[in-house]
Amino acid sequence: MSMPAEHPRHKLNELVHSPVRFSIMAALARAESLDFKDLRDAIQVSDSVLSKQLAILEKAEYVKIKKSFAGKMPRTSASLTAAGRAVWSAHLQTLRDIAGG
Amino acid sequence: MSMPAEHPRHKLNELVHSPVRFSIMAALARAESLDFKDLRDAIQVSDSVLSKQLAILEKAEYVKIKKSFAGKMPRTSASLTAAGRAVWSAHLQTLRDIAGG
DNA sequence: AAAGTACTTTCCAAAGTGTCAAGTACTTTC
DNA sequence: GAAAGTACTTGACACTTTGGAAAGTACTTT
Repeated sequence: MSMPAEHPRHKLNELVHSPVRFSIMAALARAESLDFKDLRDAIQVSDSVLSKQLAILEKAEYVKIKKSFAGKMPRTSASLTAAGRAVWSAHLQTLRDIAGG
Repeated sequence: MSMPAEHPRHKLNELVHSPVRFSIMAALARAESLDFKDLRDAIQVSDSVLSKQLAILEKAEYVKIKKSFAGKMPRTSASLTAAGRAVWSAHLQTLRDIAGG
């Protein structure tokens, strides 16, 4: 009567799984918010890659982008949304489920 | 004087990181060896996907493929090599390093 | 006026992934 | 013994993703 259990692999969130985005999510998960430059330097990617990947996460509503000014210079900062934190925890749990403990 | 520490993201093994191969490695990490069909059913992929991904892991020498017979029917089984186990542990550690704990 | 800051966007080219169909080499069934 | 099935493997394709390089935007600073 029971369906074969679905392998946890199917629950991996591919938006979160890619190395760069995984690193972005991880960095944001521990900080309230991070500036573009700090994030870029922390995970060591180019401006264009960070900008693009952040846009993908923003569109998915996992990340909130806030634009402001530091004096007269523009400043972009990113933070996880509640949905982003939920997805992040679930993704880590799925990885543990697959890895088996 | 100190170089900025390299982000652990750079140590992710892309051969191991893809969802299907990650699942294969995980499954093999807990079993001494698994038959093609059992592996296919466990991670729920098509024959062709499993065959190809296994070939990639075999070429990298992370997996050993053994062909034998079950009665008169061919049987293919896979197991991790020592290198495969080492790479698997290192990859999990890298994920933890990125996720931070 | 020229150069720099802080990103964003566009234009590629390369690589990865899966599906589907066909191929291989036997074995089993009708 | 011809047809169908088993156990994979391989090849042809279509698609998606990803990153680099370069140009663009909108100001600010020198």
